[in-house]
Amino acid sequence: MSGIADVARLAGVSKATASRALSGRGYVSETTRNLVAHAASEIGYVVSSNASSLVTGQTKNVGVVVPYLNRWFFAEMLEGIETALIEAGYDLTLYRLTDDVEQRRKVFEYFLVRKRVDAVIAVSVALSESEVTRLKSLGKPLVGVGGHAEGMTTLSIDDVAAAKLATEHLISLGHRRLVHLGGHPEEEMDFPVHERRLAGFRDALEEAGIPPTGTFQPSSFTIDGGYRAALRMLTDPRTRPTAVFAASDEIAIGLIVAARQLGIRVPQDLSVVGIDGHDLADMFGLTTLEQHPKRQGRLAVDLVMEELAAGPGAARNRSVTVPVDFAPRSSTTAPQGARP
Amino acid sequence: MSGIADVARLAGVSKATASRALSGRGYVSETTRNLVAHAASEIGYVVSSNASSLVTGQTKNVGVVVPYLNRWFFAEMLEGIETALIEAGYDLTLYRLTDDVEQRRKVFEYFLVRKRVDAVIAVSVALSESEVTRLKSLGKPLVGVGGHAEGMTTLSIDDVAAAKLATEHLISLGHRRLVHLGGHPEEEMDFPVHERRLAGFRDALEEAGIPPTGTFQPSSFTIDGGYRAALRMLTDPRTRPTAVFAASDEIAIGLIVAARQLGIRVPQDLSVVGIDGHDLADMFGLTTLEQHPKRQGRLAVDLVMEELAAGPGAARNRSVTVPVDFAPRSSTTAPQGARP
DNA sequence: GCCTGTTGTGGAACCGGTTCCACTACTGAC
DNA sequence: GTCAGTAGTGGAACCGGTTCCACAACAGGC
Repeated sequence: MSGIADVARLAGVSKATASRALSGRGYVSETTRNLVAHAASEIGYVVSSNASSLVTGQTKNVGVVVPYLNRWFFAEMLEGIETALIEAGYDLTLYRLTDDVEQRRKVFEYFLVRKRVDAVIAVSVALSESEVTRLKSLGKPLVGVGGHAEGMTTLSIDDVAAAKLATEHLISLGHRRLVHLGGHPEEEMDFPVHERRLAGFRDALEEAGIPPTGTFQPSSFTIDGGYRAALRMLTDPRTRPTAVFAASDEIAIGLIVAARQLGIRVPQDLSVVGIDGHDLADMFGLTTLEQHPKRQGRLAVDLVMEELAAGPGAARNRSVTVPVDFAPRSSTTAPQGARP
Repeated sequence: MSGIADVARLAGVSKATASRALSGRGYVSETTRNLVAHAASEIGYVVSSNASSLVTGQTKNVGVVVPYLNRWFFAEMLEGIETALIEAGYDLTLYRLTDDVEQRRKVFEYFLVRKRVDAVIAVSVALSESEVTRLKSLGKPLVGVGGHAEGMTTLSIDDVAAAKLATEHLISLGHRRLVHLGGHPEEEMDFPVHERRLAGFRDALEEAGIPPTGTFQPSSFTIDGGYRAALRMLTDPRTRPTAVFAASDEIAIGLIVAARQLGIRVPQDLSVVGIDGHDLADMFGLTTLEQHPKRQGRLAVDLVMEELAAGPGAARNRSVTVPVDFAPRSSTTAPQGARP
């Protein structure tokens, strides 16, 4: 395995000059630069990022913490982050954070802190206060996506407003019997998105003067979860709503599949609106609010790069809100009998 | 940021002893070990993995190359790999390999080679010969999952046999008008899985004496792809098959959704079998062959660890085949009219 | 009592780069 | 002609650990 000393020897210059020539820093004559570059490619030289990181203190590596990999939102987000990081010349080290306390502690204490990452992007993970301070104490940028944790830069949609908007869409169509199919506030890693979307839903109900009792049904944030929750909810025709606001498109899709299976027509018998902008929304004709997670991922990387460039002195508690796009499709319409 | 020298000073020992005490290598008395451990936790010391890697030559980091993140198979696989690597004390650096030649070259030349990873796991990426040799020339273990590339250790199911098995299941039920909905052999990053599953399908047809003409329909490897391909295929009732072997569960699910939408009953009017063992297979009653990608991911890590333990001298061209499990559900039955 | 082997510790070299500093050569301004 | 400033280069220190080697102390075998 050849090192920079070999390159220097072959080019007939010192290690210092070889280093400058290859990294582009400092004064090097055009001739020498070419000489060194040629020598390097001759022996297939590549820098040891370890040695380089050791002295510069930069690892050119960003840690990304994610709770799930097999859900649309997270996969898209990760893809956006990965693409942007590669473009910026950074590596991506992936950690999946479960709710296993021991594994979680291990990831934090053992991995993230080991001076191996320049920054951390946490996707939809509710970090504990001690976890945040631990990370911040290293002086490394910490950007959260999808959660408004205190004391760190965050990037997300306005969940309350989005939920309210979706609900208002249903109400404006004439619906009065609404249900929100969403994550249980105290389950699923106590992630605050659940309660925010519920809050936005309740806000809209309240403003329309609709009583909130019996309007919430818990569901796991997956297609299968939405399907099972829908089967439970739709079997009794007397309590069946005319419209459902699903907390995610995956829930909404599961609901639509269940409804079709039960012979309930969407949208004639049941209007459905979701949040996400899932790839499959079009296929199911799902009206939704697109939140472009891929784009959010790129944006999160931008924020990281800004903080990295600003150096350790800068203020780091921005809170960026990204807009959602309303994408009306065929899954929502006025309730039966409300039309003349 | 405190270093091992600070720990040594605080504990009143030399750097060498502090290093031995913390790493557990070499002779250290019980007393000294405790002393050092205490000093380290006192000042919140964590090793610099850069410095450590620099001298040991080990990065405790594995590069994982994946073509997609938002497809079930890859997400599951990645999850299995991630879990196993964390357990083994390794980091996971993620690279998504698109078919953009430039980005691909960049990932290989610039990232993977930079002495930053101890090994590489390539998931379903058809590596070019030069890419394989480039990687192998570094003396690092290279394990491929889902593809039988030459000159490297690979892990996968027997695609030909699995496809044949699925098709035979349909034939044994009495079906004679079969279609294979699968990836186009010359598309989608020319991944060899496509042609293998097609080959297995054709083998089964041939053994049953069924002519193969008009039995293949190309489809993208997604739910949406299966849906669109199904709409094309199912609209003409005269050419409509009585059974479909889909190359993946996602294709199969898209097909089932399309069929339901067109009023074609599954399985009465159309039997469907897939390959994968997708989370949603149960929800759609899909008969399939489970290939447990999560388990495959763990296995791939095991192989990497074995090669890492064996050292650079060992032979590295094993080819491990993992079994599939037949999971019969309600999407397959005998064709209408074939029963008495 | 001597020799060998094991345990325990410290000094110093080393991993492979980057960067500070010293030094030379040359240019242009006064 | 002198002086300041810039371009270009090399020597050596340094990043933060690990490990080789030397050395001391002490055990047990003969």
